[in-house]
Amino acid sequence: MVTISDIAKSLGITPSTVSRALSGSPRVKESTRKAVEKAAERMGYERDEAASSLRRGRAKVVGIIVPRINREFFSNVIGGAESVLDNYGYSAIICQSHENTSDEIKALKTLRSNRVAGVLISHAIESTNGAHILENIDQGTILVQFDRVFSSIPGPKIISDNFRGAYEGTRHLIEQGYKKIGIIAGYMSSEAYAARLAGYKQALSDMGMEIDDEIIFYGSIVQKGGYEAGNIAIDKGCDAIFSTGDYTALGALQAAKERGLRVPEDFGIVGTADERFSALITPSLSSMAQHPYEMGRRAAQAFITSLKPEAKVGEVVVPMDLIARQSSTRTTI
Amino acid sequence: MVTISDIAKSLGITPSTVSRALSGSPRVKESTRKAVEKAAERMGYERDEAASSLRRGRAKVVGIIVPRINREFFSNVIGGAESVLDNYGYSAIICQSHENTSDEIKALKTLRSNRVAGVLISHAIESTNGAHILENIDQGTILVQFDRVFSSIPGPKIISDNFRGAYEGTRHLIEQGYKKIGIIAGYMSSEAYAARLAGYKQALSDMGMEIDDEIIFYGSIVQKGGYEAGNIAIDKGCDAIFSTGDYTALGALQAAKERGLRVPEDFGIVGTADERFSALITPSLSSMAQHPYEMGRRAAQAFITSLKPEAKVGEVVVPMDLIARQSSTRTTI
DNA sequence: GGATATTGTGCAATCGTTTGTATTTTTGCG
DNA sequence: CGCAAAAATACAAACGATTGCACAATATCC
Repeated sequence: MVTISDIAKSLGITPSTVSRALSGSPRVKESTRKAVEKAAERMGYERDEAASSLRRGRAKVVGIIVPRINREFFSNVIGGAESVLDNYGYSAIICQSHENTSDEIKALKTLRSNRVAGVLISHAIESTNGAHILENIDQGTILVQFDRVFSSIPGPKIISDNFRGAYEGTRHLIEQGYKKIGIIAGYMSSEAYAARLAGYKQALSDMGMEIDDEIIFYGSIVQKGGYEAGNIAIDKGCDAIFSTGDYTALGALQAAKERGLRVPEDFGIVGTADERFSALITPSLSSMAQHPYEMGRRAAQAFITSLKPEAKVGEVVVPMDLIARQSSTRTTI
Repeated sequence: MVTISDIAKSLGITPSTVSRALSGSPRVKESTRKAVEKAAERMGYERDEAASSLRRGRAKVVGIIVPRINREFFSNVIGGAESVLDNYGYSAIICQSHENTSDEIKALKTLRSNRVAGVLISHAIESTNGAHILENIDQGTILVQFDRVFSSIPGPKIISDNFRGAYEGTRHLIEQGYKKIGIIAGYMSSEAYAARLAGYKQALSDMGMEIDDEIIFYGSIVQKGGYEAGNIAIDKGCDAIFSTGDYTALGALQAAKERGLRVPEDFGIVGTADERFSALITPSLSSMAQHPYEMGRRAAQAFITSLKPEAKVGEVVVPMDLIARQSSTRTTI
């Protein structure tokens, strides 16, 4: 492995100058910088990140903590984040919380041990507040929250426009003529889900419709939960459902089909997140698209920006767009 | 940040003993080890990975290079690998090649710069041989290949039983009574795809059917390519297609539907990889399931095993299972 | 032209952990 | 009890890059 000392020797200068030249310090002459760069190139020099991290106290690495990596949404966020981090010479260590707080803490400890410069996190659904986050991250580390955030934790937050998204999705159902619209709402400990429920309610009341607590389904955010909620919704006389997730929407769709309801004629469905399968199933599922790749880019960008102590990023809101497909589009009515 | 020196001081011993105690060296007395562990716990010690990496010349990190992280298959491999690495105190740095060689090289350089202990890689489709891999990885780094491997590169390889899988998938179609079965074969520069084509051919010839080069479709492994291949296959009189990927199978399904063919009655389809959407679309898509999570676990396990210089892992073959769904199941014939 | 800025380099310490070798302590045994 | 062997610990030198401070070289000004 070639080191800066090797380069220094070959040029008859000292390691300090080489280091400064390579890191673009204004304290070296243009000509020496060129010479150093050429020598580094020629000799195949690659910075030893471990040594660099040790000396600087920070690694050129950011940790990304997500509930699960194999979720379309999160893997795209990661992809987006990496595309930005790459340009700035940062690597990413990916950690999964598997939706539970203890794994989240474990991940934070690993990252702290690695002296990461920043952490991008979307909270585990089990975490109801951010206390454990603040305890397990040290002062200098930049914390960026995305998607599932706690407003009690300061710092940049990249979120979807959950309120607006749910509002639009619900309004769309109303405009399609559905009369009794339930919602699969998720967990209220999550601000994202709470905002969606609020948007749903606002849409109903703006359009002069009644809000009925009986057809608000809290809890499970997986397909099975959606299936159960869908069945109850149908029992209660709903003719449509807005769901805060596509898996739950899929469950509701399954319930509707089993009960012999035609979708969208008899029963309308709009989900959230625009999972890959949503466009592919029959009937295709309408969904409020988030923009995970873009959110990842924004999160990484927020980290980069925050590296300068003066510049502070606040909340970045990424829009949600209605992708109207078959499950909610009554062509003739 | 508390260091081993702090612990040493508080116990009236030296850092070297603390280091050895914490790393489980047999050279420290049981009682001191206990004392050190307790002090470390009490003082909230966490090893500085950067310092450790620098001194040892190796980081407790493995790099995972995949074409794309947002592919169901790869994100599950990563999940599996992490589940194992975690138990051994290793972290993972994830890199994407975006299917091209230059990004693959870039990733290798980043990883080398980070002195990773190992690299788990599934090659970019653009890479037709492993020369650039060997050039950009240093001697001591353990290289484990999975899924898309080059047999020219020595070391552990975790692969699906591609030959057998394609063989079974094809045989299934034959047994369902399809008479002219095409194949969407992918790129022959990939050994995985080549093996699948071979399995397909073997199945045909074992079952006394003719192999027709006209209905072997090379190239594109995305939906559009499948769509085009599907159309040509139909033109050529095929009544079924075996596809080496689910996205291409989806394209073929789309083509069949557009041409007014009923699936599976008039046209049978079996894909490969069992993507999430495959079970959800209509008709549901039969597919040769790989076991990505398991492959990830095996790859990580191979790395761990290879840490001991004596133990060498060779080739690990993970079976592929036929998931027969609607697209290939003629209930009445 | 000489004193003072300005710019470019060198010196040397440091980050925290690991590990080969030296030294001390303990143990076992005649 | 004394001595050798074994066990436990201490010492000190790395690993490679960074950076505050000192110093040298050059430019600038009156």
